[in-house]
Amino acid sequence: MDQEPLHRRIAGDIERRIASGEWRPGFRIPTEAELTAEYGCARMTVSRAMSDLSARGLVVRRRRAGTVVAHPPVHSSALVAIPDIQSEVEGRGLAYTHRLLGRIVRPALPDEGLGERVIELETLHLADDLPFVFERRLISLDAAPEAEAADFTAQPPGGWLLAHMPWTEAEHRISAVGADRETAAGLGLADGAPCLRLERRTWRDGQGVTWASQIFPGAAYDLVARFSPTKG
Amino acid sequence: MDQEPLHRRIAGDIERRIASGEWRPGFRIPTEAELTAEYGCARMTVSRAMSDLSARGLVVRRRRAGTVVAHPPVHSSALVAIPDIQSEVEGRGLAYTHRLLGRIVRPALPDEGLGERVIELETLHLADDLPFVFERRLISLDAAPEAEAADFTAQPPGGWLLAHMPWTEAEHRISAVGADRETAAGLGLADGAPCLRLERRTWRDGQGVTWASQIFPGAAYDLVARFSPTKG
DNA sequence: CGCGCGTTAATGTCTAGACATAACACTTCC
DNA sequence: GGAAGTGTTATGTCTAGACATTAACGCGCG
Repeated sequence: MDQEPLHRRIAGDIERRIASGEWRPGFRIPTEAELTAEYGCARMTVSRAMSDLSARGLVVRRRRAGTVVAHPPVHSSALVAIPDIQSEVEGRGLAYTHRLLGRIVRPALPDEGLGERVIELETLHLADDLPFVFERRLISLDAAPEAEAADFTAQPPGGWLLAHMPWTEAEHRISAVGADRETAAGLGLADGAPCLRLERRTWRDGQGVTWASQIFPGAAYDLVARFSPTKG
Repeated sequence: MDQEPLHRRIAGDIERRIASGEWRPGFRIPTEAELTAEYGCARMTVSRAMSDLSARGLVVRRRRAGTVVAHPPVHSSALVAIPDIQSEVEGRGLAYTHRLLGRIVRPALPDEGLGERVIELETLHLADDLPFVFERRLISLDAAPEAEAADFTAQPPGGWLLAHMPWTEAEHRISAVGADRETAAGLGLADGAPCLRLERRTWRDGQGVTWASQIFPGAAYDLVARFSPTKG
């Protein structure tokens, strides 16, 4: 009947009192010594529970001052998750397909930050055979030489990279743009129609791996995220 | 010269080898006994290091089978932080001001999910006196009755709510839209110019608090986020 | 009053053990 | 050959201590 370890139970008890509002931000939590007595266990066990809560940002611990319930971040910001296109489409119960529209290998421009040679790809992603995303992508052949031989008609570049070149850092940029002629044609929109552009740049150990610009028809696509501040 | 605790050093050593690609996903990490010998410390110390890595999702631990480097989530997704407008503007070193363009109190529509009565606000946010965001917002007077008396010319509605009504759940929706006539006028754009729209809906204990639609000129604004998967 | 300064209360780390538990490997018995 | 039991290995939890570190507190002194 043990089920859950004691340190988890202690952390859970405290988390519940924080979440319920019984212990408000700034409230000083009983000391480890008091909790040790209350639960009749060793201090390390209580300490582990508190460390876990601290690591998750629910409490702030300071020597001598004790442990207090954390204040939520001052300028509360929230998060939006950026999904991989294939899983996004399949998550909506649609059939995912893609078409490779263009592929060339060329020298990299200096300001692309992708080494000496790149492969440049244009891909159209479809959901139930309707255009969903128009993607332009550069892959550094210095960072990922195997990309030159990869078959991007079988697997879209994003998926291939995910499997072959795990990244260590990424930058995302979300903006709204009017569709240019080529994009509009690919997505079947009027010139200048509002579109959501997601730019993504990834590095591996400081070396640029890929740059991608993914353009979604504004009318058809939303990035949505539900978020609750207390759950890590 | 101690500086960093031993368990952190151990975890750091292992994290480095994972990040560098030396230990790829699926690689079996030395057992606690081996690491204990290598670092000449107690098993609990190694165990703590491994627990931390496990909690952060870098490794997967299984009894008897040992500890292996985790596979990155099948469909890797990343995160974008959504900042509060005022801190966003000030973070760019610009002067933040705002103008209240409209304020009415009216019965809530049923599908707004904001109770019986709402206050409806239109606010223009400026950065260095240039239009930056056009915001339409509804605040539930059932959830936040004090809002009826608040002075939204002194403090923008977002800031007021942050201070008076902490939320427990939020939903965000990012999309691209063409500016309608009113928005275009407010932001000084041409009709139909591409804009980034951020819709935000928040709840407190299941009760709807506010809904906001913030429209950024597409050309002037990007949501940017840098992200690295290994750092919590 | 306020400025140092020692005291001490709290957390942070670590140890050397102990027993529990899960899962795989192997043997035994039918 | 298969099912059931048995051993082995690695992680999971816990204990009862020890010493380190930090910073709030209070006291005394000028």
